[in-house]
Amino acid sequence: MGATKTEHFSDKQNYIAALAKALGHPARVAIIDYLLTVDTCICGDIVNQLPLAQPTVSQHLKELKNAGLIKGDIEGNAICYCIDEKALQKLQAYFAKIFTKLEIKKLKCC
Amino acid sequence: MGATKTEHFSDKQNYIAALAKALGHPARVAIIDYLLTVDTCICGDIVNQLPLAQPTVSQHLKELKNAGLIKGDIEGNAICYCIDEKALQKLQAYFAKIFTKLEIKKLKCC
DNA sequence: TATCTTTATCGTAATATTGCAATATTAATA
DNA sequence: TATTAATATTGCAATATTACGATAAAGATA
Repeated sequence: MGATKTEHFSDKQNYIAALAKALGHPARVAIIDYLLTVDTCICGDIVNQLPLAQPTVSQHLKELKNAGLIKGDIEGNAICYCIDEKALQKLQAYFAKIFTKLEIKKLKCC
Repeated sequence: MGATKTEHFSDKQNYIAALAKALGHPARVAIIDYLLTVDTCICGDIVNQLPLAQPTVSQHLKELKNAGLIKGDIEGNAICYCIDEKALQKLQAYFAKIFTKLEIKKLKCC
């Protein structure tokens, strides 16, 4: 016990859950927010933008990267982190679809 | 250490993270999916729809409710669970906004 | 080459999550 | 009122997450 029973759910459900989980921490939301405010991807000062120690930030970046929400390329001695649109597109599509379903449902109940 | 440092992040960042976290488990995504497929809110067979024991499902429902993603009203001897549109609306708005920003950004870099 | 800067990894403590058996609660029904 | 049915709560074990100090790695620069 203790471990999530991923094998009992659909790939889509596991995928959406993995993306949502990656965003399920304020530091990681803050990182995404920050990446959206900087104009280019050549950044390298993410650590200074967050109220957390450098190893902790590095770990959060790793999780966002594993989930596919950001991309990171080595750029000399800094790292260029970028938002990966594809994953965010999937999330947006998921919520948009939910919304369409809710609109239809609204006519029937509640 | 160990506990999330919520106090260092903005209310909005904490709110989005809390919603995302609630969706960060395949069982909870499955519950939302199921609530969208049934026509009315008078359900009461959520447990049978999931490959998990009843107490576990009850716990997942509680988390979705705490996050504000679903509503639950006592309906005789069953419970009527419903999607709470407001929270999902916030999530959709969040991702839509991100997408707008990404479109603007695309013109500048990467 | 020595040093600085930046990011990653390791190790570990504190805390949170997941899952379920056992049990409690609550309302419908016989 | 006893029984049944549905959901919640408790308690606990297994696992995961969060955070950070110490340290490593790797390129830039003096």
